[in-house]
Amino acid sequence: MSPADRYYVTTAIAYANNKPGLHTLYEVIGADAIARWHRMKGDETYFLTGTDEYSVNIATTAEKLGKTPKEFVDEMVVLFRAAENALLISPDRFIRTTDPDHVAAVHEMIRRAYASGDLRHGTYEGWYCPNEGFKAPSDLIQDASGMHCPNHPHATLQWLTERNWFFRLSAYQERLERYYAENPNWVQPEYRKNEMLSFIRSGLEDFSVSREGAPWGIPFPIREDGSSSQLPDGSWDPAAGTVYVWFDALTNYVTGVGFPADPDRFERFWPADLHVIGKDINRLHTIMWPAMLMSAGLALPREVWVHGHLLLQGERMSKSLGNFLDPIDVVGSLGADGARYVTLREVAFDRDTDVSWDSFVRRYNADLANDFGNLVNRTVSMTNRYFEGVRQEPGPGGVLAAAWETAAAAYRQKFDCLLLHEALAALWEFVGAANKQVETEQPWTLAKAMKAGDAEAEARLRAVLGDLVEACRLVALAAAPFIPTAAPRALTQLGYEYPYGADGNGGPALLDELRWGAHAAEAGRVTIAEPLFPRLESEPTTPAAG
RNA sequence: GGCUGGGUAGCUCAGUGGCAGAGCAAGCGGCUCAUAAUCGCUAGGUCGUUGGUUCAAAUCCAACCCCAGCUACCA
Repeated sequence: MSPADRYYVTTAIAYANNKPGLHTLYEVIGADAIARWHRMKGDETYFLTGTDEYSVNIATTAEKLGKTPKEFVDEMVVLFRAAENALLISPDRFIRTTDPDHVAAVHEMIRRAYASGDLRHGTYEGWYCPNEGFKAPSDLIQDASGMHCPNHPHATLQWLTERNWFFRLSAYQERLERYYAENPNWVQPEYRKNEMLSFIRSGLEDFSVSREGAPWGIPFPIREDGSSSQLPDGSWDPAAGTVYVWFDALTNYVTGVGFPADPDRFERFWPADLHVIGKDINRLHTIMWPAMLMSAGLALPREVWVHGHLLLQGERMSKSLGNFLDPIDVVGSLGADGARYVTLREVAFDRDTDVSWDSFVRRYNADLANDFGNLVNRTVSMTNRYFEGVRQEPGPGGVLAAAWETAAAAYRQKFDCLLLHEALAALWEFVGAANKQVETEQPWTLAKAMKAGDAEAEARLRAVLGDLVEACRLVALAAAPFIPTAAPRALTQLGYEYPYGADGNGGPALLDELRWGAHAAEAGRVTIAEPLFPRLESEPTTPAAG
């Protein structure tokens, strides 16, 4: 693992058909923590997230509401951005597939695929469910009255035939297998890679990359004879159709870093270091997308991380089922820091996890209010009470200094392999050690002895409180990517400057700051102790499902 | 149906041949710096089922039950 001087991380762009649920923003919160971690470490970091706005369904929904598709998605994007702001998401760009520069990028990708001989014209046909689009026969139910969609049994299925452009995915089977063999860690977790590998080995078919009769999309830039479909007035011939939404959506990752208009920036940031995606779109990202990039002569992303889903009572959270948590409600109850921490601590980043309002509140109270928040509170209070607020110096070689070495190494290791929940667990083990240290040393007993003139007790008390302040400083800084506003508040209470910007940029290299005793020599005063994370008494407002 | 992973304490999970573990939740006790917090102790499990291998099985093997994922064009 070489120390990268730049880091490019993306999330999947969210389908802008409805307001976002916590399950949609889950990966964005995770990617945001990852981006902040890299910014604080000093990497030149670029974090891209955004919305996917073209599709037949969106056009249909907009029409039902009496709006143009663009009016409709503009409204949705306001909701997405509001939710991201509430969660303190810090993208360097919020990309929309309706952004003007994205059209140029998609067109360039199409032209390159064509130039590589990977586009051919053909016919696509199959059963079409008016609610879900084309369905594979294996996903349908056949009975005496014909074929039915299992999710919409009363809808009449149509057998549709379309003239489409096809991408020669079949030509990439060997190249993909080789890439997987030469880059064994490029899809993580491992079992997600294996699923894709077995899919590749089972044989790849070409997929269509254009649509007729779907006007809400990026115009297909070439005609059947290979000539440009641009008309003299600059517009595009509707008869050429539109680009299949997934070809368009995937391309956002290169648009976001300047493809093709800004070659310097693109050169700097491509290939992406990490795509964070959900398991439902794994194949698109680890089979189709790399083939598209190979065809365009572009490098492949270094890693794709496939996270699981949030479940509510065993069922996948989804907007269509109505069983989802509204991120605005969660932030309202737990605060932005609390919502971020609890989501990333409670949900395993590598698999599905059942969550509940109860589990969120329990985690908030246990980890944030009781363990860490209270540790800072008692440390600051004791420093005020026993030393009039004068911050004491941490010593080398103490119990906590040693515990920190172990915890920090485990935290970094888990973070680097993106097991974010385990990284936090490792850090909180150290919080537990610090609380235990308070009981072991009993500062209040030492304080009485100090008052009675016991110089040895005074030295001991100074050392204990110095170590505790240092423990709080280190945890706050290490956890800052997860709790970006609580971290500076904690540092302020401890009497330290917080040297990073609101998005984690600026400031010294984090790993230097995370050395035990990095600021030992600096004099300072703690401030008044104020609870960082007020305890939630009972279940507050249970956000109504739906 | 095929392939893959899983079923361990009330909950979430760790544990790949040697006395069943952690965190949270529960009960009891200690302490008083602190946000009724914290620290200690206790309780709680036929390790999915049945059979097999072995001195010894949560762990290895077989069968079965249950759950999840993958098995190509909604995004």
